[in-house]
Amino acid sequence: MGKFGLAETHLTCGDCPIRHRAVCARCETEELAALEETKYYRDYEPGQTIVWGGDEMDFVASVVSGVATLSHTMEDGRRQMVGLLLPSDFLGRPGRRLAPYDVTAVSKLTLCCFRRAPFEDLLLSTPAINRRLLEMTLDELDAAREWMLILGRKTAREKIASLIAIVGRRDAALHMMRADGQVVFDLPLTREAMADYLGLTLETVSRQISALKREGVIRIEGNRHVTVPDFPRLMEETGDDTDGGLLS
Amino acid sequence: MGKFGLAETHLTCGDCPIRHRAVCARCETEELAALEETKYYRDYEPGQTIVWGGDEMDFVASVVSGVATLSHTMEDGRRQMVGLLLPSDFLGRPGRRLAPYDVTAVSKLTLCCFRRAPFEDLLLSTPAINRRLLEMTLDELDAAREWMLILGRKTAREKIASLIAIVGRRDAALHMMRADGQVVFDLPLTREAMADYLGLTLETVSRQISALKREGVIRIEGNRHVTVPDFPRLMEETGDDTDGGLLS
DNA sequence: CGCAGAATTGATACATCTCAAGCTGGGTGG
DNA sequence: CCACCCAGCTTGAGATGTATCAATTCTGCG
Repeated sequence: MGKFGLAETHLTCGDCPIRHRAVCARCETEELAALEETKYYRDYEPGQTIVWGGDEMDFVASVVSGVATLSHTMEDGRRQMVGLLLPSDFLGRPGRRLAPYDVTAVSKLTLCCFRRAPFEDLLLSTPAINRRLLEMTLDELDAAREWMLILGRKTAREKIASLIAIVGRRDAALHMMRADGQVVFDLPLTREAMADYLGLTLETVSRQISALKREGVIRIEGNRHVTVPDFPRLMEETGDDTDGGLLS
Repeated sequence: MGKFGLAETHLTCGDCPIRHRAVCARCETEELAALEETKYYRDYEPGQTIVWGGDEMDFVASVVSGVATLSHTMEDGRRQMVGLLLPSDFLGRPGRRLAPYDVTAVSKLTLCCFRRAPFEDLLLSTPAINRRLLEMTLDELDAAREWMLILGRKTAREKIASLIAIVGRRDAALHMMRADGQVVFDLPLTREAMADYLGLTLETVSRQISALKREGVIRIEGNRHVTVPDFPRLMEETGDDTDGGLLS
């Protein structure tokens, strides 16, 4: 794949890496064909803004690969991340033209896009898409509510532990954990982005990560590469019920 | 209506006060008839718990009247409200048996309930319900994200101002504001519930309300009855963009 | 009237923010 | 090939907003 990424290739839905988890997951072959017709790919570079809050957005999309964020910015510059979009997540809201948040690529990112109007027609005529989108939205709402607990009631240390656990758990589900029970993965976010996620300053994020490292709860190589030698130990630091464990 | 409220009466969907805004809003007469058959009413007293987080919940429901809250409780007692259910809001998630949060009535409350299984069948066979539920869930997600900004980045004073503005705006839309431009309404929550909503302690809530009162931003009679003499002034205190104003 | 829950107010402690100074690693140009 | 540079990160010291602990004082209601 060249420097322009997927936008240059023509991936068919059958070969799509997010085929079974995205908004199209429940589609039959003929429904898929209708999507196939209108879809197109777009690539973004790390740091690139996809839309500014308040701007018009003429498409909706699925994240094929990479990571994007949704964030609110107040007039005086305070920023709060309100969504983290990973592969298979859906971007945009049917029936709304104006984006309510800034959407930013935090890594190389590929979107599978649909122009708004055709997608809204499909949504009306294809219950499979409607149902899947409802399911995904309910999942997002659950995640947002979990996040609200983190923002409103957890200490800085618990916030950091929670974020690392969330990212680590997701990665463990995909890449399989190592035989010795360690969980190893890369943080997709800078310290500043983590601060925006958790409602902290980047200095506090840095201090808490250092503390967890000092106490052996995590190990870090470079700035992003994390090893969790004992996941249940990390879970204790999140303040959550300890039960669920790695695969809850 | 006697001491037992609506559960004692038999309201037909045609007369229902939330007919045009609840999950059933888009239903045609024959679809409504199917709902009518399975629905039943339940009443709760202020302070009563409807379900505990983790418990089985064998029904879903619409709020007909009154106010309920969803809240997370941590092992050590810290609590964060993650949802505020007002008339026409939907309670429960199709496809999930276990309630993820505590659901509590904060006023006299009447629910229009459906047993889980029949409702899930209806959801599959009735696109109108599916579409309406998607729309409502997307609205809730928007509200949750607004709330995340409040929790993560606003000061105690801005949090209080935001909460009063949210409640006041909703009430103004219903009961019509007074001719002189004042907005008058009752807070549906105790100081403690406001604290749980905003991620504060009840003492801080009380202090900030006192400060806004002292400075003439709001007036209060009794503990609940609020008058906002100058709504734009209140909006300034929320930290949000001032534009939207009362009817944004 | 009197009581219990709800709210206010005060004094102090502490977690996190703010401001400021250095560090580190990867990339670039001389 | 090395010196420099810069974004991202770490660490420190002090300021500050909110929590905590502890009395009172209201308010609604039986």
